[in-house]
Amino acid sequence: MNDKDRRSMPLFGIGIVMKLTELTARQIRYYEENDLIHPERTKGNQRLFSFNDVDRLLEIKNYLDKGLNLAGIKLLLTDEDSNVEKTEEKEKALPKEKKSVLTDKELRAILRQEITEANRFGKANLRQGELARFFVNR
Amino acid sequence: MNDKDRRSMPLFGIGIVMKLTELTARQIRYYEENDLIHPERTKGNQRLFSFNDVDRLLEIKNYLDKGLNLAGIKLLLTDEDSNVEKTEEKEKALPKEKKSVLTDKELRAILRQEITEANRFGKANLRQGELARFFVNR
DNA sequence: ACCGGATGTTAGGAAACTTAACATATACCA
DNA sequence: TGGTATATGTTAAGTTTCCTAACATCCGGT
Repeated sequence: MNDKDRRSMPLFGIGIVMKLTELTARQIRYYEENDLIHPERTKGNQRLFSFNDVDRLLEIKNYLDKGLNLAGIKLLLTDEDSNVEKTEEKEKALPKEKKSVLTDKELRAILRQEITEANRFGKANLRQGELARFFVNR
Repeated sequence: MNDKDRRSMPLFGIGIVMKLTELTARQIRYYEENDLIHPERTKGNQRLFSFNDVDRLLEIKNYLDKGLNLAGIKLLLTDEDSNVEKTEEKEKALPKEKKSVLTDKELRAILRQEITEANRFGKANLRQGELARFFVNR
């Protein structure tokens, strides 16, 4: 089993994730509803989160603090560390007509720029992989 | 927060621990009943296990496979990585009259010897800190 | 002034967990 | 051989945690 597997292994119940991220259950579920995270489920349909999921939630929280909305964050969070099936869902969520002016790529670039900007003033923020850094010796 | 804290942080419900250790809930609870582990509890009294707890359970399982009984394992598992209050409980569990022939130290040495012996024939076994090695980059 | 996005709150039900009691298998010992 | 202790299984009844769905609220932008 490699590192990637370990980090995507479903381990945590929502209660623990609430404490780790300081998000409410409502928030966590809402982010899932908006395809920002995709935790596993137990046989009985209860959410089970991986390290990656928790990291991702911390990122989301971080970006929200900076004033981004979920749509922007969704674009920003690339799929490299998520389990989402590539383009399919994304196309559904953002039909062509709505984003005709900018391509995905362009928008993403702009957003990244904004965040970089914001970072200059931002408080001491959590960064990507914070949870991992929390638990993993490096 | 240091490594020790991380490893003793209560994170896992019993369901996940069952999968991670391949022990039944009954077994896990029985080991707790016998003071081999001391998981935290939620407000609502449900068990929450740390990395250390899970590691310890894997050790217990390992020793059981080698034919040791819980009393022996309890002696063997030193307190360095547990949360037990030092001598107190131990004295209660093994009153002087019962172990008059051997001191704790001697018994522990003998047991260690036995385990070392057993190891020569043992199958590929989990070792101490296995779970940590599982999740932590080293 | 309204609307949509994000979150809070509540209700009803299902899943997961709790302790306690009793059952079973196995090993050891008189 | 029967008795006893250890380790684990099984079951029951109760509690906690989580689920979805609906509706409420707050707030920033138009």
